[in-house]
Amino acid sequence: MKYSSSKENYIKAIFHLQRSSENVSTNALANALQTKPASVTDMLKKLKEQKILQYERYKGVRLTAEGKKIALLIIRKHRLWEYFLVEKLQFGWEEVHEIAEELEHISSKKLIDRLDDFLGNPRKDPHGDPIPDANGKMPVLQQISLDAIELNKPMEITGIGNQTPELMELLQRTNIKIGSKLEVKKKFSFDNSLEIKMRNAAPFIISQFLAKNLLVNDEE
Amino acid sequence: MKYSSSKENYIKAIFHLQRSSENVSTNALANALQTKPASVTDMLKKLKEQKILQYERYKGVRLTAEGKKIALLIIRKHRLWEYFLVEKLQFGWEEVHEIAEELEHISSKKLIDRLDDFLGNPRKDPHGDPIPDANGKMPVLQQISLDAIELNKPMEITGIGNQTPELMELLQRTNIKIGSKLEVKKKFSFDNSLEIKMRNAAPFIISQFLAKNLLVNDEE
DNA sequence: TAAAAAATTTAGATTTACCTAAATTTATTT
DNA sequence: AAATAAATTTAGGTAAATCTAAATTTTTTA
Repeated sequence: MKYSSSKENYIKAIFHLQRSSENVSTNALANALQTKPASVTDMLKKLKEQKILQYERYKGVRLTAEGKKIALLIIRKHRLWEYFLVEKLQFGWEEVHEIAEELEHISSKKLIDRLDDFLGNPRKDPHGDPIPDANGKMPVLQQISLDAIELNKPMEITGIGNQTPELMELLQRTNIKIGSKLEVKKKFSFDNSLEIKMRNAAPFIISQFLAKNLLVNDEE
Repeated sequence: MKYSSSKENYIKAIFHLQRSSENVSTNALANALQTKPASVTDMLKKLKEQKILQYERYKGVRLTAEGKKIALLIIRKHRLWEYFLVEKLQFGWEEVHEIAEELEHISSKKLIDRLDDFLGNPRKDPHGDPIPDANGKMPVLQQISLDAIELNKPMEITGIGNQTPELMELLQRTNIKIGSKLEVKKKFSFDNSLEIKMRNAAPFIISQFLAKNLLVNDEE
């Protein structure tokens, strides 16, 4: 089966939004897809027909096993193309997302599997996100503490070490949470504190102690 | 400006059909695009609005300078992607056309220029067709006689040597014409005749004398 | 818990790119 | 040149993916 780019975008958006176990709401989807809630409702009915998701009026939506499989293939394509653009065509990692949004809808499975081999079967895309394999399995990346990573490499917060209320209070204040994308810009040798840059926010400094309690994905 | 994949396909088809100086007919386009003449008429009106082509009812159509520029960019993309698929991803040259039909609609100009550099600025695609450069200039490939080429390399007939009626008569019979795609499968040392395979046709044999009068593009 | 607010759905349109069938224009034959 | 055939266009529709405005359902709040 083949799906329109529009349908693929819905499937992908639902996949990303349904992490938190609850059903995905019509409004959340409309927002993620930059469209109107009424349009979302229309499309959900069609995707339900195709058994790609479970949907009940007013109850939100959730992908079926089939839907997840499709989502993972699209994500695989997106991330492999991003890797190609950065590693082979010298693009900066900030500029590849938009192009990959188009490339992810190219249908050939053979193409993407060949591309995967050509690239040496990378596990992570340039943003640090894991790349699903040809069977749709998403590798679980090793977590290491933010304290130990290289400068200027984009990373995603994937875990919090010592989940005390005190730590949570500080995280709240700094607005760091699971899924936050950030880079370490500098290490200050005076107290080993780190300068952090999160997307759409001014850089700020965190202590080494906090950094040790923030886990990011890494590997190799 | 950006055009839908459908519009791009019309532009490309017109470009390929208008070689022979006459206007391109609605029927020829419908046939090339596997659609109905009525649909073609609809689309031609829209493309005329956008100054991409000159069109008068019942008189056929011809690209404007702007239209040709767009066509050459699409052809550039198509052929560079084909080259990539064959040279980097180990596809056979017969299987890349379909995939390139999708890839040619990816919009990023920067992407295609980077890809061009990555591939080493090739002049010909895997089928032997010339690749337009970043300015839309199509290189004129050197013509050499069919007698002199390697076995099993796809070539296109780009010229006829000695245009006598006698030669033309023979070409008519063998169905070889400018634009024909073919491969030389074998050379027979007995009389230096060649076994030729054209797409969608049974292989046949031509004399060395005929082969010397058929020009194909080559280079490198 | 009833009223107000927010979220969601339905109803009815719009645009793009198609289609079929009928009408019109151009080309070809007798 | 009139008649026939072929090519092309027009008229009227359809499906996909949107939209706005109005109606409905759910959630929140006073």
